[in-house]
Amino acid sequence: MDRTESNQDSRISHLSLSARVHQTLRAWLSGGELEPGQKLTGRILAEKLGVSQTPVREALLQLVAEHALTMNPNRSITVPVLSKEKFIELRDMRVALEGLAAKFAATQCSEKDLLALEKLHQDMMQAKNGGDFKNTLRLNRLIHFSVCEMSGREELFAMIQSLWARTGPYLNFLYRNIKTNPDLPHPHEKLLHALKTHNPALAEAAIAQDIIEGGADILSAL
Amino acid sequence: MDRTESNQDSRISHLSLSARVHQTLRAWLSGGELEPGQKLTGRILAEKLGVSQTPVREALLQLVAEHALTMNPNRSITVPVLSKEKFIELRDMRVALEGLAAKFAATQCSEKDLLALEKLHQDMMQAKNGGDFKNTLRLNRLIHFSVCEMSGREELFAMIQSLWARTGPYLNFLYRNIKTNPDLPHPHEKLLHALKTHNPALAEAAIAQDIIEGGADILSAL
DNA sequence: TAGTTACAAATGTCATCACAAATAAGAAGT
DNA sequence: ACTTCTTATTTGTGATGACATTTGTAACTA
Repeated sequence: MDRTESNQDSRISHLSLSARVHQTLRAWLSGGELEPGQKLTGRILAEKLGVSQTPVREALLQLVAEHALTMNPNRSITVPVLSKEKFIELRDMRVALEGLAAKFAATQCSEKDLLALEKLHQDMMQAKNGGDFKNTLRLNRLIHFSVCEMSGREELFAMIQSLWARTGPYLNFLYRNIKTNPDLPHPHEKLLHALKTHNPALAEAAIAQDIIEGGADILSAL
Repeated sequence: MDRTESNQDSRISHLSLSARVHQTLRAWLSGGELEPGQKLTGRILAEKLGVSQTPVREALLQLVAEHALTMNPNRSITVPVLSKEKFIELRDMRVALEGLAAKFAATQCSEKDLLALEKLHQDMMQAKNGGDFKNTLRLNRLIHFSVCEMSGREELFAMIQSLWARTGPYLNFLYRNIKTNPDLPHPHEKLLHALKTHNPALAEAAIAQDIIEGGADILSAL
């Protein structure tokens, strides 16, 4: 992937190499493809991605700046190992910020938004009942991100995405037990109802409940 | 500042060069020493700081990742120019997160914390009445950061600091009019009272009021 | 004069290399 | 077998240089 050969690629995605590496690593984190504690070395990553060390190192340092990766005193870079307390911190920040996003979304979401959201939720429940864990998580993330997008607040959305990248590595702790209470209504349904009726306070509460309940399983695994 | 000569420095501050550059730029931003829209070029900064382009570029990209700097489509890096809407977004995020911090601070602050905080507030009021704008802002920031520290939540604190770095460049818009209503009690006093009585909800409300009122002047200047 | 082209300077991007620190591996001694 | 010292390998750090893109400027045409 040297300069002259990558012209076609850089025309398609006009991002710099470091930006693309950053984006790739961020996706790996959010999707739970990296384990907590895993070490990331520049040379190995560079070889794996087919680029030189410079853009890789730049991307790693950017993720360290976002607290999505940790720089150890040894200067080695690893996926953060969250203590129970740290996880609660991130969870509470998500409650505060996604709650804020939900409030705004409730006041200004369109009918089309709501239909798409309902579809996502149905797909998620189907994946969940079918035991498709990976897709359940993917759709759940899509739902949350959709609500944030509906808020129309770009900076808020970006910060929430950053928080997801930081908790992503802990999604793997949920692989075994997809705890589901078919009797109780899913918090998403309460959220959908709140959005439909344009009730900000209720939307905020529903998101909070969803985040707290969803994180309970991970929390008990820590 | 080449490698062999910088050994003494690197022993004193054992941070890497890119980390030190990052830290320097961040301080410039929080302190309002950089103007919105100002362009930051790698070579010039490198020369000014006496390092090569590599650590400077790394630091710049880190700040871009934190949204403390903006990368334009031209690939040039500038201090963000906040629209009214963006500023409101940041303000609301501060309300949500600092409110969260204040809630925790209220439940677990010590007597010593409160005394130190009261001293800071008195110093700030003195600086404010004396027209010492720079110190007023500095002390105000110290007060807010102290409350965050009292919450004991490191990740939350870090994220709030990041938000301050992003609104820092707009503090200069306040240079002229230090609006002060000596009749009404300062929101800080309401905050202090809430902390003393360990009232989380009141502390959250007081912080919210302080942030909203403090940002009103900047907002009207946009 | 206004607009356009051509050239020159500046700037971003990234690969490479040299150096230093840290880690791992192996040998020698107890 | 365990420790300790030495050596080798790995890995982070940052300076340099080559190339591409952008920006600024001057010359030229309409």
